[in-house]
Amino acid sequence: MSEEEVSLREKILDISRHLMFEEGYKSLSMRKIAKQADVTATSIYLYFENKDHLLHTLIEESVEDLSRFIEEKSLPKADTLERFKAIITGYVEFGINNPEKYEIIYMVRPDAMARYPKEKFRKTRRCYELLVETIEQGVAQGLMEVEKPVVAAYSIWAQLHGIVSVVLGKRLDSRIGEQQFIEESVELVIQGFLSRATVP
Amino acid sequence: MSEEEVSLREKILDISRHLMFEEGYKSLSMRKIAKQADVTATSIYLYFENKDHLLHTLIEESVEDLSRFIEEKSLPKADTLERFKAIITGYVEFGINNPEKYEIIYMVRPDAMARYPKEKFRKTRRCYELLVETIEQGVAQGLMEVEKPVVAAYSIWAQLHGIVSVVLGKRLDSRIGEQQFIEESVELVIQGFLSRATVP
DNA sequence: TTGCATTAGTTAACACTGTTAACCAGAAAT
DNA sequence: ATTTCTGGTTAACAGTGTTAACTAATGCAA
Repeated sequence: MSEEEVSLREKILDISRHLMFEEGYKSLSMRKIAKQADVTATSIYLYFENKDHLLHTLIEESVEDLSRFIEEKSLPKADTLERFKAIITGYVEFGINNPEKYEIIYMVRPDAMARYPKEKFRKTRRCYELLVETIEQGVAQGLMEVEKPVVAAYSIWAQLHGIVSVVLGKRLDSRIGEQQFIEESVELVIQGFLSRATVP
Repeated sequence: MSEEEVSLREKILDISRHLMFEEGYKSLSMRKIAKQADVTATSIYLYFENKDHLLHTLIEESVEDLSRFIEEKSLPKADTLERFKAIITGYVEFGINNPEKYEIIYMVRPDAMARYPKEKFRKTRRCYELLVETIEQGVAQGLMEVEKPVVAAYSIWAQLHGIVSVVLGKRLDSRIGEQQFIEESVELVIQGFLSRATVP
């Protein structure tokens, strides 16, 4: 077998992600994936325990990519405030530019997540933990004043998720331009937090 | 048939909502609903066009309840700032106290929503529109200073949704107490917005 | 070189899903 | 008295996730 040929496992993942995004979870079937991969449905079970596990790895992959992207964007920033902003803009940037991967993270609801191993679920929060740490640093350096960094981080994260998902879901009010909405909204999040938490 | 007996249609809706919440979307089946209602699966199709439509009415009902609750809590407030706060606390209060209904609104993803009629989708935003109007009133009265009330409202709404869904999904960090998280987090949203938008 | 184990896939089957077409008993209306 | 409507049923279809049993090919040890 030529090494340049992509492994079937990878092929299945790509097809699944695409199919998932294109036609939604409900119409995603093992047989449909198999057909596109030019293989029998049962072959998928050689690489994935079941449909749920296939989705879990899909999620895991996306979360990994998201976390790495944010880390690469923010960790180089030495200044705490700069890093704080980098995390926020990085999160939104990734979501907007990687709809397939971003939607996968939030598309599958607790149904399929039911037995999602807690070990792997921790990973989901890696980029979130980064935000907590950064805020804590800001507090330690006397830049910010916030009682519960964990709470603040959760709130910010929720707000960002709202922004991204509204845009991706094309639920934006027709009165609002997409690009304008993103920029102003992110600015609102950042300034909204800083104006409250910044020590003058 | 005795009139005190609840209509089959209502019975189906109740069972569906409960089953949906209890076992998730994936394991919700027409036959399972039918069995609990002591009826054949096909009977459901006398009241609902298909499974999607059944879910749509379920969503519609919940959205209606949410909107009405918020209106009842906020409209009596004459003061704009008080109304603003009432909408926010009302939203969270409803979510926390009506997990079944709240989760239904956000549980079903675009998959099943695909052909959700836009007409009805408008209703989804009734309580959101109320927030926009209130902010616009605040601006008109010189209480607030915000360029795009629509954008601000969306951001706030996203933030609130994050708070509620984190609590309901029991994804709260073990370090945080539930009640404390809700109170502080809501306060953060309100103050975060006001400290930025309030005209001194 | 033979024999064995592993790998990567197949076919056939099971139990379950949403949905439909055809039917049927009783009530209401003409 | 007969038609029509209401509220349900039974039987069937195509499609689903998943499993057990099988095959063909490869790699390795004797």
